[in-house]
Amino acid sequence: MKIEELLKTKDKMPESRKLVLNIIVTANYITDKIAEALKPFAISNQQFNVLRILRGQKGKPANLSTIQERMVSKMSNTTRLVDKLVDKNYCERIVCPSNRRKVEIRITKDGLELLQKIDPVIDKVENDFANKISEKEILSLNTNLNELRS
Amino acid sequence: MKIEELLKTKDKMPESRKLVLNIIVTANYITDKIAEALKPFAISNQQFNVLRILRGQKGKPANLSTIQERMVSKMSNTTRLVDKLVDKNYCERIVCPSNRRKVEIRITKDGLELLQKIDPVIDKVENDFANKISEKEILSLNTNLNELRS
DNA sequence: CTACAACATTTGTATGTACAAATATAAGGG
DNA sequence: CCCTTATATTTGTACATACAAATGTTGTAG
Repeated sequence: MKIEELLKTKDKMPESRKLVLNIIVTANYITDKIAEALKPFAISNQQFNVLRILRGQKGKPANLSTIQERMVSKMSNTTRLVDKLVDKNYCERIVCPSNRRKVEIRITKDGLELLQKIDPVIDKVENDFANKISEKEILSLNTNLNELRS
Repeated sequence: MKIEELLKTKDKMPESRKLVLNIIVTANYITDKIAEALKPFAISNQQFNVLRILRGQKGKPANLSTIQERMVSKMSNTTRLVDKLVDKNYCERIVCPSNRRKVEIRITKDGLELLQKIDPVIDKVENDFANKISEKEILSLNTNLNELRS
C-alpha cells in the first residue's frame, strides 16, 4: 500500500518526506513481524540481536562496548539487557582478568541451542519479507540505503 | 557505509537479512536526526507527528482513533501522548457532543505557530537525507518499500 | 424499557529506556 | 609513587511504553 494512503494523508507530500516516512513505517512493520516470531521464545528483538552478536564471536568473549557498537538499535543501557540474558541463562558474564574495568560476555550452551531453534523462524520472516521484490531490487535497495546514511 | 561494515559482521549474511537490518538501521538513523532537530522545541518525534496530523485536519477535530491510525509509529497509549500536548497548550480536547464516548482533539493557535517554526527545520533534515540519492532512485525506493509491506 | 454486547477512551501497573551521575579501574605525567 | 585524566561499566531516577482491565457510553434485540 502506498505510504500516503497508509497514513491517510490528503495533502500531497514532497518525495523526500514520503521517503523518510516510508523507511520508518517499513522498519516498524518488519520489527513487529520479528517480535511476533520471537514471542514463543520469550525474548525481545534487542535480546535476540545481542545473542546473535555473541554467537558471531565464535567462542571469543565480547565486552559491553563491543556489543553496543554492533547492535542494530543502539541503546543506552546494555548492562541491564545483558542482565536479562544472564537471568535466563543464555549468556554468562565474568570480569575480564587483564582489564578489570571490562567484562567478558559469552553465550552459553543454552543460548546457542535457543538460537538454533529460532534461526529457521527468523530466516522465514526475512525471506518472506524480502522476496516481495526481485533479487536485483534488493541489491539496489541495499545500495541506496547505504548511501542515505552517508 | 555498507551495512555489514557498520555492524562489524565477519560472516556474510544473505541479502534478505542485509535488507532487513539496513531498513531498521536507516530508520533509526533518520529518526535520531529528526529527534535532534526537534530538541530545541522540546517535543518528541511522536508528539510532532500527532501535531502534524491535527494540522492536516484543517480545522476539523480528530478523535483518538483517527490519530492512532495515522501515526507513523502506532502506539498503545495515545491518550497520554495527547495529554502532553494539552499540557503544553498545543492542542485542546473536548468531549464529542454527538457521541460522548469520543473526544474531539484540535490543534491550538500555539500548536500551529510551533509547527510553523519547526517546518523549515524538518524540511531541511528530510531534504539533506533524501538528496544523497537521485530523484529517480527516491521514486523507485518508495515503490519498493511500498511493495515490501504488501 | 431493559439487558447485553460493542465501542472509544482512560487508567493501573509492570516493564523498558534514556540520561546523568557514580563507581571502579587503568594509564600517563611529573 | 601520587595525582589527574581517561575508560568501562553500573546504578539512580525520571520518563515512556505495552498490555490488560476498567469506565463510561451507545446501539440493539427481545
